[in-house]
Amino acid sequence: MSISSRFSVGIHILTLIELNTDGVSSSEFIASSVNTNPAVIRKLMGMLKKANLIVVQPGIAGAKLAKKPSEITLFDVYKAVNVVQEKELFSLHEHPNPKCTVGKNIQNTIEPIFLTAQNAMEQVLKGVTLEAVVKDISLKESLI
Amino acid sequence: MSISSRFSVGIHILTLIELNTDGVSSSEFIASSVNTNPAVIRKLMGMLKKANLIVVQPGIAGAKLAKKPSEITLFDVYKAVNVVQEKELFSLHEHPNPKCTVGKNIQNTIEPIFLTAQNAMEQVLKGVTLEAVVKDISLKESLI
DNA sequence: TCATGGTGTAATTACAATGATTACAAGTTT
DNA sequence: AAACTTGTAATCATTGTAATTACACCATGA
Repeated sequence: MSISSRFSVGIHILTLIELNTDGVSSSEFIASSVNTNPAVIRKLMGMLKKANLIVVQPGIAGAKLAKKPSEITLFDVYKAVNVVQEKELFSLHEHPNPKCTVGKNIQNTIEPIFLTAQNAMEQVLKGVTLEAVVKDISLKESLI
Repeated sequence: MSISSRFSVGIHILTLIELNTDGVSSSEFIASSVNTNPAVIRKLMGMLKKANLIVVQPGIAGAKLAKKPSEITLFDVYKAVNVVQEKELFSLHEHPNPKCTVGKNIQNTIEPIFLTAQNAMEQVLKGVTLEAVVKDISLKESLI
């Protein structure tokens, strides 16, 4: 299993919109950078729009960021593209036997541990802004 | 997406083996507690055995822990049942356009962030031992 | 020794999620 | 009106999961 690449593509889209200052960031343009189908990008743009991360209008080419890059964290993107359901990074097996001591209690014991682990991962994402990503890419490019 | 329930079932199996002191922990017995098919349990037991967490022998009913519960962490189980490939909790989209500044650099920029996030989650799992799980379940049971 | 019951493992099935693709309605611009 | 864009639904191939069946192989006890 792996967290869907929608997440990394979402980050890619936002980064590209921010750095593409002199062109128009249409779904086709973005798709050519991501190397996928424009419809895939439009679907993701719809999610990013719904999460109020970008502004897009039907018929009008190009998307813009809805906030400053310093105000968008990777956690926002992660939530926007819906790669992990709330509280469900880890699955619990269903219907363990309630007649058994372990079966009856295992879920209540494990769940808080799983939530703590998921939260630790998400905290890291909250600590990284789109601005940091954009700066890192600009830095890498300037060194070439 | 969600991390396979193999993980929670793996924890269930080990906990049950530890707490089932007066019976034999056969795959059928464990399956009835987990509420699944014995073959599913045997497959997981094979993984736990390979990771040196339990001792099972062909033809001989019952599994035993290969280590003390205090020496087994949830991270060991997580690795044993192979729910997440090394360094691959998050997928990177493949083949972004190398002719584009963003496409060329996005993977190198994002990867260390993803690894940091994955590591934070795994550190939590390393901090929880099977002993802690067993004790918590015993405590819950004693309160009833 | 042989019947019984266990583990180990492969094959099959059903199901869900993903990502690519096509198609088209609806909006905008010139 | 023509050309281009977004929004969205439908379809398809692929993949991973979990359940199930089947059977080879091993150990034990009558």
